[in-house]
Amino acid sequence: MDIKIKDVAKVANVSVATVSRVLNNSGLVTEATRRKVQEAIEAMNYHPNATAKFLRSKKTMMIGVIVSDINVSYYAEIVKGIENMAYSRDYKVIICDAQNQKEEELGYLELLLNRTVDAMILVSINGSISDELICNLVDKNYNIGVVGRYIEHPGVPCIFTDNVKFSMDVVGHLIGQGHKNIAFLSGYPDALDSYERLEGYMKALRENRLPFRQELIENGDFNEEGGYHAFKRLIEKEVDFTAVYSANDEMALGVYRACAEMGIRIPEELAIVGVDNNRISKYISPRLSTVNQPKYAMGALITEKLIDQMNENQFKEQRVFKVDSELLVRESSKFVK
Amino acid sequence: MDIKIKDVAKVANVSVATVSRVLNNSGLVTEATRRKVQEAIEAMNYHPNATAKFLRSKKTMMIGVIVSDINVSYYAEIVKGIENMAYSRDYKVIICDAQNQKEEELGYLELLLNRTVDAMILVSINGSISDELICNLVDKNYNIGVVGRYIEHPGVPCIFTDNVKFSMDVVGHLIGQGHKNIAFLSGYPDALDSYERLEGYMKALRENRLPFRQELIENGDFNEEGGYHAFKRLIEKEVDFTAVYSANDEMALGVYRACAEMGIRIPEELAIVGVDNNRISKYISPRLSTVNQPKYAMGALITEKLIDQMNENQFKEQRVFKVDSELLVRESSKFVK
DNA sequence: TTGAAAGCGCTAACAA
DNA sequence: TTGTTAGCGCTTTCAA
Repeated sequence: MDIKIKDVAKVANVSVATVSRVLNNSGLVTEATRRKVQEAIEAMNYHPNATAKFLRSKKTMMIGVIVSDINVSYYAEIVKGIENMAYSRDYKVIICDAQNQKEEELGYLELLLNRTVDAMILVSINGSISDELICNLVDKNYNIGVVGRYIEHPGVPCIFTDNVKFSMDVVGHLIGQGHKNIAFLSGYPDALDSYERLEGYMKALRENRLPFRQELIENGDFNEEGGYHAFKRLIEKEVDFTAVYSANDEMALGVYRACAEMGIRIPEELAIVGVDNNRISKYISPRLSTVNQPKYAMGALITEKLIDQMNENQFKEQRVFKVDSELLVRESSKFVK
Repeated sequence: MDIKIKDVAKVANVSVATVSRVLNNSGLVTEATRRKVQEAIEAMNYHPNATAKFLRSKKTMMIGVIVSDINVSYYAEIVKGIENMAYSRDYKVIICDAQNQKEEELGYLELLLNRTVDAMILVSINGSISDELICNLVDKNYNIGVVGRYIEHPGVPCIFTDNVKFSMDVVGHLIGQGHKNIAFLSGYPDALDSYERLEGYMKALRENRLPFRQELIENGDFNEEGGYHAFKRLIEKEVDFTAVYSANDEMALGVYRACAEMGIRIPEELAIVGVDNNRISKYISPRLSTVNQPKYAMGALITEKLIDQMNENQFKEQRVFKVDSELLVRESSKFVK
């Protein structure tokens, strides 16, 4: 019932090979033939069957993106960069949202293994998919790129921000505002971002000769709710602190909520800085100081490199990208006399 | 180099047909054979080539979603409902984000025509893809579902909210708060949602015997920026009004910004109600009154119906779903004596 | 319950 | 420049 390349060939009075050549702009076709074929294609409203093309050409022009939670605006923004670059290069994107279920992350790799997608990008995926597995797959010619993680393999494009550096900026800024007791609200303790941000926090304290106090650290989950509870636990410990560095803006939102409930004034009684430049951060009151990471650009860059590498069919010399982020000081951490 | 079904068959000492049966749980295989095959599959780390399966089975288990702008949280939420339902039914989803380029919307239909996807869902897509085209495609057995639109064809599952009804609720609420001059900020004038919300606005005025004044209507674009400018134009006209019904929350955000700049106090000098229950609406100050639409559920429902219809291979008797929305009254429109 | 074999619709190697 | 034809790796019909 569907129209096939054979039907078009018959009508245009040429071979299927010629029709295929026209479809794929492979040159080697006289203008007259091309026109004749093109007319038949249009007259018959022919649409080449993509699945046949996939099988034969061994390419689907699709890229998968595994992300732990697409609701997190930080990830969503990266994915947007991936999508736009992919589409501009004629690739489609399948988003594999694990919705915070680690087991799902591994399962989505099947799309790569079974050739549904030509490549897979892992966005801040840790733990569930080991470095070893990634290296193995790349050795078997599967194409993989990672965001927010470093893989020791020349065939894996990697991109991440310098968590340590901007965390030092954040804590340095807070110290500059006169704060001496600064709490740190971590994300999932096993996330690389959490770990590195903590590292930057400690490093800044050290450089400023301030003591590191374990009791000022609490773990959250990168979500509003987790930030709320982590902050509450901090309060219950009755330790002194005048500022909070929250590992992301979402958790800072939870801190705002807790402060509102407890009547703690921001920034007069408590200064807060988050990370991500979440859109909400500039709509809340007071506006939240945060760190702007080039999320979109990171997604676009990793995708570009991965596609280039696939098409050139050899590893790129530059495959590791460490990008800088910018501290945005807003009212939540400004000195108030 | 890849392992194929034939290789597995050889190792398991059965035919490829039997391996295929095991892979697809098609029964008719003795437990002993099944185990033998399963073991070979695992031992060889075999992953069936999906593209071959697509071609042969004439299904890709993928659904496309055309959305005019995934950045709009309203659409993103619907898409999330689609994705979850799709994944729970073993379908993958390809998001086709037109990024506000109408021409793109049409182009994405190609994925349906060339069999990359088994079905396509149109989320609030108007204009670019005509009713007639949709009907034509469905007549040719392509599977299409629509959100936020009604198609006169028994084969097209449709879901939308009752814009007129909740708009009447909004305007009725404002009138109940004592407002007599209520401005309406529309979205794109050609969007069905804009039109119907305006209709509800007018109907509520009529029911309450208030005059309809054309000068109180301004068109925006459903974005913050558009809302800002639409509101500015309203102000410049120097007409009296004490309340604004904004066709969505994004535009209301623009109104907030304009009010902040001009020193207009909300809700004392101006009451505002939006639509969408955008996450930001409860973080801004004062919290924005809005309308909560069951976006996620709508996405999930249309997907479920579409998949069911595909699998049952016949049109469903119930295919049109009109769902209700709920007015959330918050501080931005509460009476202040 | 299992196997042999046709063929899904296309691309690409080879021949003309 | 064009045509012929062999598969791509799988599912499924038919026969055993």
